[in-house]
Amino acid sequence: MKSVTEIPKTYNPRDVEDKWYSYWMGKKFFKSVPDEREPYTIVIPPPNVTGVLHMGHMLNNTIQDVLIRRARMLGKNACWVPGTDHASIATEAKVVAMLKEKGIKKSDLLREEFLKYAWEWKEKYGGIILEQLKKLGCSCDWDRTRFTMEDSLSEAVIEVFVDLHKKGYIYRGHRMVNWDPAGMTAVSDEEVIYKEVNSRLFYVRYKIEGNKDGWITIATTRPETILGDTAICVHPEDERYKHLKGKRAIVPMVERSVPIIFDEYVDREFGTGALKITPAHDANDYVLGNKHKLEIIDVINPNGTMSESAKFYVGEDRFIARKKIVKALEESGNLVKVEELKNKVGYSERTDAVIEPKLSRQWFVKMKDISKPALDAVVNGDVKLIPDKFINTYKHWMENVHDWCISRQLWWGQRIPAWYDEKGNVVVAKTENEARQLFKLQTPNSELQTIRQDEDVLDTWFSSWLWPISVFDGFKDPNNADIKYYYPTNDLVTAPEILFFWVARMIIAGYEYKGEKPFSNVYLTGIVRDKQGRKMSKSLGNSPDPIELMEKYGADGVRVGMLLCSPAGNDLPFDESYCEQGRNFSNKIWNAFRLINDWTVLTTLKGFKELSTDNIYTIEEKEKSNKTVINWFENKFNEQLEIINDLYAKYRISEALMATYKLVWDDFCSWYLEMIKPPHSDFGKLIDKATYDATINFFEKLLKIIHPFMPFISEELWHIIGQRKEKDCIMMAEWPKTEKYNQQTLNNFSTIFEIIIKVRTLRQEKNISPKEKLTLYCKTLPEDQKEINGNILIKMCNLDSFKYTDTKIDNAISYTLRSQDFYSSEDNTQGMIKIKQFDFFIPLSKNINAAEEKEKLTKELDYNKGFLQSVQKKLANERFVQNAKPEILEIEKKKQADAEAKIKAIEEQLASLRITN
RNA sequence: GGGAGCCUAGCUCAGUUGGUUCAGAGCAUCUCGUUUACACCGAGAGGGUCGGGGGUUCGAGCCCCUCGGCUCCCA
Repeated sequence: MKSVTEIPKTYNPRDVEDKWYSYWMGKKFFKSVPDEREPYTIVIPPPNVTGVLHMGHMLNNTIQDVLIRRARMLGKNACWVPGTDHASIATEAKVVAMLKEKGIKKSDLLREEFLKYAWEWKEKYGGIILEQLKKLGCSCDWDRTRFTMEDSLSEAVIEVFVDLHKKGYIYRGHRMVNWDPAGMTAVSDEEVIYKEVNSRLFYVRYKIEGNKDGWITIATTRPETILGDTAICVHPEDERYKHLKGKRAIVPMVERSVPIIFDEYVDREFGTGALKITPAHDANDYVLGNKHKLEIIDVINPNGTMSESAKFYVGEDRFIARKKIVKALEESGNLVKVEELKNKVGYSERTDAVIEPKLSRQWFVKMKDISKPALDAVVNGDVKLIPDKFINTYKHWMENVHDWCISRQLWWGQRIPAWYDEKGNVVVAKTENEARQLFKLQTPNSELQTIRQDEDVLDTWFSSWLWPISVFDGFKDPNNADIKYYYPTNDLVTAPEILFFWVARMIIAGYEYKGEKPFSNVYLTGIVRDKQGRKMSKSLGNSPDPIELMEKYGADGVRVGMLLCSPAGNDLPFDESYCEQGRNFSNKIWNAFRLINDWTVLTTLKGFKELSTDNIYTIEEKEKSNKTVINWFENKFNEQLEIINDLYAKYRISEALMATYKLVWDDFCSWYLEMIKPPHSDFGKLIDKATYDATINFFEKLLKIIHPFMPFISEELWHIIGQRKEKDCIMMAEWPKTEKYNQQTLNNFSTIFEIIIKVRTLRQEKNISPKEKLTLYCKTLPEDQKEINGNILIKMCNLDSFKYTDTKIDNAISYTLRSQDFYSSEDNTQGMIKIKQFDFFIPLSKNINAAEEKEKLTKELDYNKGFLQSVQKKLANERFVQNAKPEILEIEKKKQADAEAKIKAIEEQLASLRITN
């Protein structure tokens, strides 16, 4: 070991982290191959290739690494599969932007050319995030890294599409998309920017069919869509329109007869309470159209001009057509009035064109039947959601599940395996050849014709829902050793925002393709927010750079910082100060090591007293009191280990961390080390071998339970405190076993700690220097005296001596302690409860302030009297005595006896004050 | 508009089927302390009508009703 002077006073993570990460990698510690051990498996939620590490990843992956590292130490075959997904929308946007900078337009490229650029981009940037995870210490089996668009995973996607189509789960249908007429493409909801604009609300009257003077007036902001109207809708309880039941109206200009329908969807307060319905050009109208089986007339071309079906202004831009229609309506007298209106209009993020809701043909997965096992699995607890408050949300979503639109009008992704012939007939097949054969089967006599593949690609989630199976090649090779061994996986750690997009669908795929759940537990993390509660995002620029954070506080410090503020499922307002706390904890551990490291072990106990400059106690006493302390910490450790294990079992990770933190900082550093710490002497800090060995043993055990949270510092210290063999690393060490602990021992020490704290408080209150030695007298029953370890009190309270007394000590500060021991009724025949009482006296060199003391005691007396009263009242209440459980009753009786004893003691103290003054 | 959830100390959160001295933890704050492993530290202390109101009960932070505030999901 190095001497303390050679070891820096503060822990320096930078020297340590990269060293150990490459050491672990070199020794292949992260690698997992199936064997006879129990597997413990996590598949990473694949970060998207466009991403760089953000705080959400930090949180998410820290939790996964904690779980996987602990599982490894518990002797399981731990396997954490890393990888990325191809994120079709985001990546395509990135690539388009990159090309634009080079002066290349996507529309000038062939699909294959574009994809070549996209793959180049992916190869260059797609792995950044995984490299960053290594900095964080993530112990993934990197040899297993997968990518959702690599060949074998893409094959799985196509296979599943074909299979689901065969089973009748996949169909083509219509869907309202956000159409960008300038870009001539559909854009996702995320790419639509809603702006508040000044519009006009036009009131237009429609003639009631078969009624010469009957009119109904509707209000619309988009008069050009009148040409596509296929109904008028009013609220069923609207008195104004009740007489129109079963009637029809005539759409102006096109003179089309349309039904007047009744639906509660209509807002009676808006406009006239009568709504025109254009299913082809409004998402809500489309829903109503479906519900009431209305005709759909598409009056706008993809480029934003009026279509043939509009009949009027064909080929003219929709906004020009709007002006002309308004004029025509005005001239025909059908425009009743015009109002100014502020409303929100969607604009394309890319072209700033007004988004046109447009019906288009898309591919869908029928969800109702296929999702049934996935609903049941969560409801009956086969798949656990943590925290379980998400079960309700999940259930609600699954019970009202909508069909899943899986086609995307993009190039980056798996191209939909559907082929069309010249007549527009469609077949679904893995390859073009198979498609041709299918066409042949359909129409055996027809000539060989040109067929073309669907232009669209599949939703990225249609890849990632297969992730827990496909990463183990479960489609390509369903009986391979990996899938058999690792599936179903154990835990999934992800954000609640993708519970439906991803988690639910993985469960569905799991049951559909493996007949089994993909994982047993889903740990849902919170969303990392800034102090103002805003979600951290690149565009807001409110997120700290994780890499910089790790450089500042160490990966261990940041890991601890993330976990300190992250109870499951709750959002966490992140603040750097949490990382600071994590760093401070590293430093505390580091310095605990420095302390121990500086001790000199006495091989023989002989002469210990002579060598010591502190001659208060003899060698025998010192050894004896150390033994008690060692025994206490052993019990404390086992008590806390049990608690920590239990917290892990409940996935209360931040609480497990806090329990670990307090065990190390408070119990080990502040109590244990302070109690056994040897004094300075001319010959160094000398410690007996038994105490030293026990301390090293404790420290090693603590390092082990620290390791999942702080892998680097624990590994570093593991190697400094002992000579280790090449593969003897803490990350491969065994998690400490729980052993029985004695509650009595822990209680006895609680009493001792209470005494110590009382004396320290007294010094503070009375302004007595910590250096001034005091004498402490204790009045107690002789049989209880063995429970107080005088040597510990002498050391921890800085006493000149600790003495027992039979009588009160006058002119002394006094206080009373009752032991926490609780004697159950079995211990004594009458149901009486024994109170252990200790009275302490500390004579002071200066006179005590009687008045001050009296006031304090009186206050305490009043409190206790009040408390006693409330307890007595409870016990006098017959209904309480009758209804309360026996345990509760007994506790109340104990409280009563306790309070009575305390009151008596305080009264005695007050009396003695009166005598001495 | 439909659904879900939240409100406990300055901040972030625990608080198990209602019952121990139950109102807690960490951080922050305040006081004292440094030749002593660590000032990235030690010791001690203060701090809350459990969002407001009402109800059920012997007993409510916990159950019910109501009002207020916040958040998320779906439309």
